[in-house]
Amino acid sequence: MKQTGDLNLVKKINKTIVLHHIRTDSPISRARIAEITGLTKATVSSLVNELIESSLAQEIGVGESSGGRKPMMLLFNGTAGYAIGVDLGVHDMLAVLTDLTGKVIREKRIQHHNESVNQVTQLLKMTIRELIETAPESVYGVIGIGLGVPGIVDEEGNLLFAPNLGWENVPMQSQLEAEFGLPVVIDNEANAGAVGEKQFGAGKETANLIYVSIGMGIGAGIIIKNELYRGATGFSGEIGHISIQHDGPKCRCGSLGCWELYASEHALLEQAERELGHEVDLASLLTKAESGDAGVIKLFERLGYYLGVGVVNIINGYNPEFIILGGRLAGGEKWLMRPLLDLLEKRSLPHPRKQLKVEFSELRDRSTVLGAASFAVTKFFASTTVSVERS
Amino acid sequence: MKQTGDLNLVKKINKTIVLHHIRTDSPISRARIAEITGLTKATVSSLVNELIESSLAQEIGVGESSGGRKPMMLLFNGTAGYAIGVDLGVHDMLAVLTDLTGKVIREKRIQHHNESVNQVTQLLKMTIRELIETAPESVYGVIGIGLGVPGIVDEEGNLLFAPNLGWENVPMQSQLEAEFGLPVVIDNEANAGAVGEKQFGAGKETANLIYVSIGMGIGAGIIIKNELYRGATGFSGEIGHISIQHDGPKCRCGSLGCWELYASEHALLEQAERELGHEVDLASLLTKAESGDAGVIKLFERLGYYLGVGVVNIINGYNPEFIILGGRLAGGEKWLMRPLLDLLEKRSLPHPRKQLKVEFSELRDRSTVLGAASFAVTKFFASTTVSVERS
DNA sequence: CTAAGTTTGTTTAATGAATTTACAAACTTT
DNA sequence: AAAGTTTGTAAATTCATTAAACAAACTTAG
Repeated sequence: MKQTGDLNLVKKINKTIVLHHIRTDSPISRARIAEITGLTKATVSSLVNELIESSLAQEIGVGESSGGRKPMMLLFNGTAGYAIGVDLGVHDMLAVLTDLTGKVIREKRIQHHNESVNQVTQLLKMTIRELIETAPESVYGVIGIGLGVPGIVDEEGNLLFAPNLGWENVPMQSQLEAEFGLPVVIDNEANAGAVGEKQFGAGKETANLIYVSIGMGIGAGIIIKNELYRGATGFSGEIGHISIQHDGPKCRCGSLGCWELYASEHALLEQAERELGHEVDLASLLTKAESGDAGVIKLFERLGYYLGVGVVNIINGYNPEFIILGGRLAGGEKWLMRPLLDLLEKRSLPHPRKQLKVEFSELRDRSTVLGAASFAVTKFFASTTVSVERS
Repeated sequence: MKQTGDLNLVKKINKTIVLHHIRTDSPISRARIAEITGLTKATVSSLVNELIESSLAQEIGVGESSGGRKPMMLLFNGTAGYAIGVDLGVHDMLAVLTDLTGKVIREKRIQHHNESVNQVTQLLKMTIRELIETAPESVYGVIGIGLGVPGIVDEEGNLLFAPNLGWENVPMQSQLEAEFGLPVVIDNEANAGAVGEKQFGAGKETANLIYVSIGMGIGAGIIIKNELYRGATGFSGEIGHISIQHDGPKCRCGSLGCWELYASEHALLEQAERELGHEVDLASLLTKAESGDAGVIKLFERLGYYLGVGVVNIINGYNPEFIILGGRLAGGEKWLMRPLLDLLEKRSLPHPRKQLKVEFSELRDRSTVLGAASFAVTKFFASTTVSVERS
């Protein structure tokens, strides 16, 4: 059912717009908001005063005048509440407490051995509880929890399938909501990463971007017109399983020649082990490359080539303005970048490529956790802007 | 800038909703609309009366009662205006005059030899003018022109690049608007086809679908949540240039092993010519296959396999509910379908595949032209719903 | 055939958010 | 000090929706 229009809706729309400007363009005056938005000064004044009353905005003092009464500058009150973000990894979890602007107040990183769903969930709950307890006093308190997971999540926040964790059908959202009595948002780690980069990282200025998370597998979060794009059923971007060789080796997904068989951390390690004859991990490979080991550098360069092959497919399939490469493999940027760019130069269509940027993540391993916290904040505003207006 | 809210907006929203129900659920009474939408009877009554006044709705007579006053049934007035749709092909164009419901009133199919942009454009204008002149008398007359083209179009309706026509940078929209003084919408033929299938074809009941147009090249139109998805810069879905073999043969786009090198009409003909030793066209191949020519049937089956490879990529990358295969090659459905479905069964991820349908187009070569006409109608409603409400 | 109940659609008054207009306060510039 | 600018608030007006009441038109039970 489509949402019908009424006065409530109008107020909600305008209040959201005013709050948006206070959040992003602050410090800003009432008059300036009226000018930018096209709303009258009276309307802006009234909405701003309600926002101040609900502690989301505050007056910070007078600003500079350009030949008239000095404006009263407004600031978003980032400490009216706090959010929890968690990046649940295969062998570790990173959790943060942020304020409403996304500023990290506290951070906890914990290893786990993924013995069972239950054990990891217990650890997760403990970690979240600890962060909640250390949150500073504030008007709204902790307003919600966001969680990025390495797997497929449905619209009800059930973790349907997480191959690298070996989990299936875990009702994460309802479990956590029951435990803490707070709103919980769960999404794929690549989606969270995309939002993290969009809000706080390299993608701040870009409306359309794709965040490619290169870890054990490859995932992607797609942002179109400033919004996360989800496929039909809420999960999209199983981009690691786009085949780059139709008669290639068999993938556990059933298909042949999937991109992540060639360009993931797992692919790199496997290749390295075959060539070196013993088990290795990513950290040691990075060290070796750093010290000039030609064989290992070659491995990275080859990975760069394969990354490029998939990136060209992304460009042709989605036509983004900006591709951000993240995940743990981003540490190999130094050796991956050149072969990747060479390949793009050669192979991508001229029209889509015109204004394309490709970069490695700025936030490194924090994209996902910050995006997760941002989910919680977004959900909070989506709900309060309605309820506040009812008062 | 975000759109602010005011009473105008509210009315526009509600009027659009009411009109939507009259268009899709008719015959329907005012009371029933109020019930479905949640608007009050008074509001619905007022909006319906305005729609009647502007000739977009009409009262058709009383309906059946269930124990009270009989309802006055409402109908959408499809003949309040007419739209032109054109599917501009590489060697022909198909043009239709439809009413506002999309019903075809008149159809013209014309061959052309694509001698020059100018000549084809002249032919296009002649064809459109003829259809306009034969349009029945109506309140709004011909309300706009929609055009599907085999190439990349920007937001201003410039045809940037149409490789199979050999055209570049043609300001189609402004040319046609200047010529006819009517609103013109231009889009890629695959996008138009997707909208056509969504409105009038196999996709009527589906909110998320991908229409794959298999012609000389391969294109795709993507509909997510009932809306056409466009990439960052307005054109997306150059899906034919997703590589299915990273070290495959060189494509004119610069990349290697593009899908359309394996699964397009062009690929089929090339293959056939190599095996048969002389030039052939699609029609003759279809005839041969129909008469049981094992060699030709084998060619189609192989094409089916390659179609499947790309379709699996689409599934993993976009996660649609429904894939509709259209374009001229759809005529080979009989031999393409089985190998394609076999491959899907084997290779696609279990989760996305769960509720997936794959079908060949119902509308055959009319998907694009109907979608194009529908663009014009949609644009008309988007504009009138505003202007009508100002009166 | 009548009375009671139901359903439809209109009328009237109330609500409330934005706009328009006016204005006071607080500045800068000449 | 006077004139002009800019900011923010106040009062009156506008207008689409809602709520409540109601008239008209119909079905059904007895």
